[in-house]
Amino acid sequence: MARKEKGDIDLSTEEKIKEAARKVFTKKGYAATRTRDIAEEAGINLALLNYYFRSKEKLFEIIMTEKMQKYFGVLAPVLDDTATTLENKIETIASKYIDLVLENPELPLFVLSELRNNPIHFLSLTPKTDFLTNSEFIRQLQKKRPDIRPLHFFVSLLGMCLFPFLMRPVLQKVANMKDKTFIEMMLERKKLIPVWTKAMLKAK
Amino acid sequence: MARKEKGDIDLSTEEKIKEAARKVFTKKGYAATRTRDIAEEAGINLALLNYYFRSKEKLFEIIMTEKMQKYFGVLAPVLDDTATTLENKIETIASKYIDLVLENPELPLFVLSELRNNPIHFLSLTPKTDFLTNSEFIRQLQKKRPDIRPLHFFVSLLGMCLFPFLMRPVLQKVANMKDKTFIEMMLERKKLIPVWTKAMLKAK
DNA sequence: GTCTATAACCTGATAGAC
DNA sequence: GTCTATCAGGTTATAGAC
Repeated sequence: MARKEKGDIDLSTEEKIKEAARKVFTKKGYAATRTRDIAEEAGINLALLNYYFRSKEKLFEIIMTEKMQKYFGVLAPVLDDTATTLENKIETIASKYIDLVLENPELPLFVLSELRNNPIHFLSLTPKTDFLTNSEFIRQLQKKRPDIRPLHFFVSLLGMCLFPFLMRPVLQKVANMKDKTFIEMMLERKKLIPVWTKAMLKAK
Repeated sequence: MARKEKGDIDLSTEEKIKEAARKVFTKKGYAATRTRDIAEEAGINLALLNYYFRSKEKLFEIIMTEKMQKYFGVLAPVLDDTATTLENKIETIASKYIDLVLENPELPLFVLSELRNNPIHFLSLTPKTDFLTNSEFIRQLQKKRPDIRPLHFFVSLLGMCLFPFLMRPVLQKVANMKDKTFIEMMLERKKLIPVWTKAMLKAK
C-alpha cells in the first residue's frame, strides 16, 4: 500500500469526497454541480457529504482555496527573486505554469470563471496586495522597457501559457487536433515563450 | 423614436426579454441564471418568458448562437482574404477583436466556459470545419516560418487580444487598476500586438 | 399578450435507524 | 460513520383569468 495517489480504495472517506469534489467542481463549476454528482463520483452517500463538510458551499470553499493557491502559487516565489535575471524568471514561469496546467487542464477556466461572480475568493489568495506591482519582476521589466507598462508583458506571458488551455476545446475542434498533439504543442511552447518574449522586449 | 438601440422603453417584449437574457446569461452563465432574474431584468412577468421562448434552454440557445457568431465572426472574413498581407491581417484581427470585446467584456469568458460542457454549441459555429486550418492566414504563417506550427502564432495572437479580458478582475485587483486604466491599456495593445507579433515571427 | 396562481420537479440538507 | 427516507425551499414551466 505504498502508493496512495490514485487508488480510490485506500483513501479516507473525507479524502474521497474531496477528490470527487475537485473533479466535479472544476469540470462543471459551482452552480452546475449537484452535491449528488459529487457523492456518486465519490462512491458514497449524499448524507455523508454534509456529515463531513456541512454544506456544498463549505466544501466548495475548500476546493476553491486549494485551486487558487495552485493557480497563483507558481508566481509568488519567482516574481520576487532578486538573484535571477528577467529572462530566467520568464523561463521558469512558462515552464512551471505549463507543467502545472498540463496536469490540471481545467484549472484556468475554473478559477477564472468562479472568480467572475465571487471576488470574495480573492481573500484566500495573497497576504499582501502589492505582491505583483511591487515585485522584482515588474521592476526588471520597467528597467528594460520604461516606455511600456510592465503589465503588458506580464499579461502576455501568462496568456501565452494559459490561453491555449482556455481555448483547448475550440482549438482541437477547428484544427482537428488530437490530445497528444495538443500536449506536444504545449511542450514546444515552453521553449518558444522565452524566445518570443525576448523578441518582444527588444521590439520597437 | 428614431433611436432604438438603448431605450428599453420602445422595445418589443420579445426583444426586452432577449436583451435581459443577454445580460444575465453572459454575466452569470447558464447554470447560475434563474429565469426569474431574466424576467425581472426585462421588467416583465416570468410567464411571458415561457410564452415567447418555450424554455430557459431554448432562450439560452438563441443567445449562445448569437454570441458564438460575434466571437468567431471577427475571424472568418479576415483569415481568407488573399488580398492582404500577414501583417495586415494581424493588425485587423487585433483591432477588431479588442474593439468587440471592449464593448462586450463578458463575451470571452462566457463563450469559453459555456463551451466547456456543451460542445453541441459548436454546431452553431461554422459551415466548414477547416475554415481555420485551410485558410490563407495559416498558409502565410507557414510560409514565413515553416519551422513553427502556425497554430502557435494564431493562439498567441488571440491570447494577446482576449486573455487580458479573462484575467481582468484579477488584474484590476492585484494591480489596483481602475476601469479607465484597463481600457487605456487595451487600446495601447492594439498597437503593441502588431509590433510584438512581427518580432515573434522573426525571432530565432 | 400579460398577468396571478400553482403544478411539477429538483436540490441541498437533516432526521433517525443501524 | 454510514445508510435510507424525507423535508423544506427554490426553480422551471403551465393553467387559466383578464
